[in-house]
Amino acid sequence: MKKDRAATEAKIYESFLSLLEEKGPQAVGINAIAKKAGVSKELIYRYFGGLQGLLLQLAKKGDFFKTLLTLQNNDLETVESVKDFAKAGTKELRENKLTQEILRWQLLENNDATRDLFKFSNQQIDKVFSISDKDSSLNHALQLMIGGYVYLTLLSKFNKTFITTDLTSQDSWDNFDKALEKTIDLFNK
Amino acid sequence: MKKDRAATEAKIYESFLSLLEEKGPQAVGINAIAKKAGVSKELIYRYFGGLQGLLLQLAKKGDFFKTLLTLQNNDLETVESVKDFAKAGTKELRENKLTQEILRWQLLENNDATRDLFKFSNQQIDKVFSISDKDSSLNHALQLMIGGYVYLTLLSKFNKTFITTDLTSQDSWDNFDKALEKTIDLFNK
DNA sequence: CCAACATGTAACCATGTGGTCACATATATT
DNA sequence: AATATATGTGACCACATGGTTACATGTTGG
Repeated sequence: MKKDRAATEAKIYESFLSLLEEKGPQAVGINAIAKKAGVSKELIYRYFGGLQGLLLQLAKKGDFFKTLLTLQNNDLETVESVKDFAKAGTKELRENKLTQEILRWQLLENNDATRDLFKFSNQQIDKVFSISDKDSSLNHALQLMIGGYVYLTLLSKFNKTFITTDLTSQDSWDNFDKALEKTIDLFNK
Repeated sequence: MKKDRAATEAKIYESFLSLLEEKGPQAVGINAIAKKAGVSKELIYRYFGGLQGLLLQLAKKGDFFKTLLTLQNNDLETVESVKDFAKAGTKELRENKLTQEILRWQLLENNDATRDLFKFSNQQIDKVFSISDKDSSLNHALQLMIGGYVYLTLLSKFNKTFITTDLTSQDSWDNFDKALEKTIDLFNK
């Protein structure tokens, strides 16, 4: 039998990630991870310090909004740049399943095991989305709409519709993007 | 020992509700309900048909947005009535813990047991929120903001802040209400 | 009154969970 | 080569889960 710690650590971590991405926070457990990795669960405790350590690893390695951090350097002073930023944000959110599941997780619990992960991912979010302090009402409107985007994205995993809107259609998401743009425009007039 | 089926059924149902309200969907299980009701779990199967039956009961009895259904009869043609409606909606959502936990539940799973409950509660939501088809972009903007309100309400159970906003402060929620109102105004100009 | 039935309980089952253990085997050090 | 250490495994533990069973006891109708 071959022995390669680095390889098994990678197997464990990858299994953990894919389990979280595919089946969500509820499915993430020591037994499930070990089984998926094809490895004894004892190793998860030894190499990572249990689930808590695995979450900490994710917090450190996690690239939750990396595509946005590149845009972050832009001015965000002009209306157009804010709109571009919003569009990039919704795109990133819709495509990054890992981020989605972490956001879902935050709606379920907040304990010792998850605290570090949430703290870190929230720092990322804060860094990215702390914008336009001038107009407070636009700020709150944008936060509501960002939150709405998160909500609808998470909801779309299990629901085909929200009120009258078909969540499976790309058109719907384009319309949400347009509504977001239009709101930004209206607040800047 | 006294025997009173109606009373024990009530005990079971009430325990189920309070468990859901206080600890959320994850905590709702046959064992926990029976323990809280101080009753043998066999009776839950006999009288309700298990957890599934309990959820069905909730779907039938549930008053998810009853305070809004009274407003529903209003015109919703004037800008002011839409704003009143929105304000009543956010208030209802923030106060009704049961509704909150059902909405949270919809972000976690959708199976045979929950299907009926979700179907019914969504019908309620649709009935209440299917408004203003004329302006599609306002419609989508409102849906985003409603979704955002739901998201932030659910999040506030475990998180004290969202980006720069303090979710424990009444002021913040007032500001969200104002942002919502202002958005409605701007779209109607 | 006593038989039939409704109501209620506790034990039990298989399964799954997180967590620990003693042990085996491969790799590295002396 | 012999020994020490790193890596890996499977059994085991206590506990919790949903679900079923056999049985006991209260209530009711003939």
